[in-house]
Amino acid sequence: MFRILNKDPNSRARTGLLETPHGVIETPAYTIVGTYASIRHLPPELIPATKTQLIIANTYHLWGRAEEIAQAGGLAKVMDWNGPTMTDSGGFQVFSLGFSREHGIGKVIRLRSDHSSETMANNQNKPERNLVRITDEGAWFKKTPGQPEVFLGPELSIALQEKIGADIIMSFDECTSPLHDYEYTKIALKRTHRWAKVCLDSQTRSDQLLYGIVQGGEFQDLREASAKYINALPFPGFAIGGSFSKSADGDFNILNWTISHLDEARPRHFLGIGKIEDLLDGVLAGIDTFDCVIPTREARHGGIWTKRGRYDIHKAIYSQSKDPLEEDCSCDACVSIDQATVHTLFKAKDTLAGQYAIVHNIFFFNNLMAQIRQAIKEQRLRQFRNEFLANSKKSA
RNA sequence: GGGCGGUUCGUAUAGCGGCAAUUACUCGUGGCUGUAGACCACGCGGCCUUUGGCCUUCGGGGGUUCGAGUCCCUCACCGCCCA
Repeated sequence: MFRILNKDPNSRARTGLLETPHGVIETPAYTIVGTYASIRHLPPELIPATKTQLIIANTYHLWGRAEEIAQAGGLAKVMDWNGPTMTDSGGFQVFSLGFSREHGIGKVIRLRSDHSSETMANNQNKPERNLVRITDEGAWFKKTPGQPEVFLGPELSIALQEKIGADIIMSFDECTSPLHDYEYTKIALKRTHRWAKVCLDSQTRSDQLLYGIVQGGEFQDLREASAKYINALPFPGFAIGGSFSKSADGDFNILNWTISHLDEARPRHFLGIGKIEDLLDGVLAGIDTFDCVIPTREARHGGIWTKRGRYDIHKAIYSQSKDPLEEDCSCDACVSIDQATVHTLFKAKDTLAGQYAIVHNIFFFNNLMAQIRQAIKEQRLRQFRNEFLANSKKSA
């Protein structure tokens, strides 16, 4: 199911083929997020031209539709996409609707170059109500105001994911952040590990790849222990999760601590990452697949990603521009429409605006991954990384 | 000719004696990393030693008042109605 094709002698980067019942994925690959079994603002017929290889949906959000999706033939069918799919377990919502919300902390925390521990509490997000209660068995969600809590744990998550029927599924985990202390992180990790086993034991289908998730916060010993533990279980693939920091020089310490302990022959997914630099660094560290809301969410918000940087198409300077969203881009949006038109559609709050932006952004990220694959084949990934970043930082 | 109504930040508005003055849009600047949102935050008269201070503003001119965007007189322009 996973075959490594090329290895970069100067890093852990590799190219490979990941086989699924719905098709083969060339790795490293980007996973496009379609939480509710649809990529927001993107009609299914426009997906193929975006070079998308894999789409991830979410168990938590599809909770109430799992049976219906099963009856209809599974996620890929329901999405009218019929390519490879993945589901997240709902584990991240334990964090995003809980601790993350309460403390206004996000997925990636930037550290300052002087190490002066930037503000993990530098969130401008005001604290909001924690909607999650965690127990050793799973998580209770206050899903609907005024309604009783609902329970999601490892057994149910797997049962739901089997109904939803994606090709790759995730074990149910508890995501912790750098704001959690060692003691709590250790307790949460223990839980995640136990849940990982429960997930394996709960699995009844043999045609889905269940990935085990590595946690451990920002504590090296916990991360290492987690990688070893998960590696020892018969998962066909791995995912690395958590809310964590990234140093000013671009290092994800958690990757350096964990990947060497993960079986080389099995695919590794980096959950919820990322931006251009993160992808390049992630691949160098040995990651095979990524997923992130950045291309789609920012597109809806007017953020256009290009090889020269990101810009906001809302700005008035684009109101008359006859240029495409990105010069020399061959995506469906860039060959058919100019910046002024997309700008105007955004100002008019026409959802078509988001559609053009999404087509472009998804194509951009998928295309970047294709270039990364090529660079690995040609053994010039590090050089490609440095050049690409130098160009993208010039100006936008 | 007569009678009303109006003239406030780019636009549209609020304001009925203590106001550098409401709201919306525009505009500007940030942000968004396993989707709790096609979103969020901040700024938008000028200057400064900026959790504050000073100056100049509400069509023009004059007046009343400690104090006027707010009240009075007058001029200009716009709108509606009656001749």
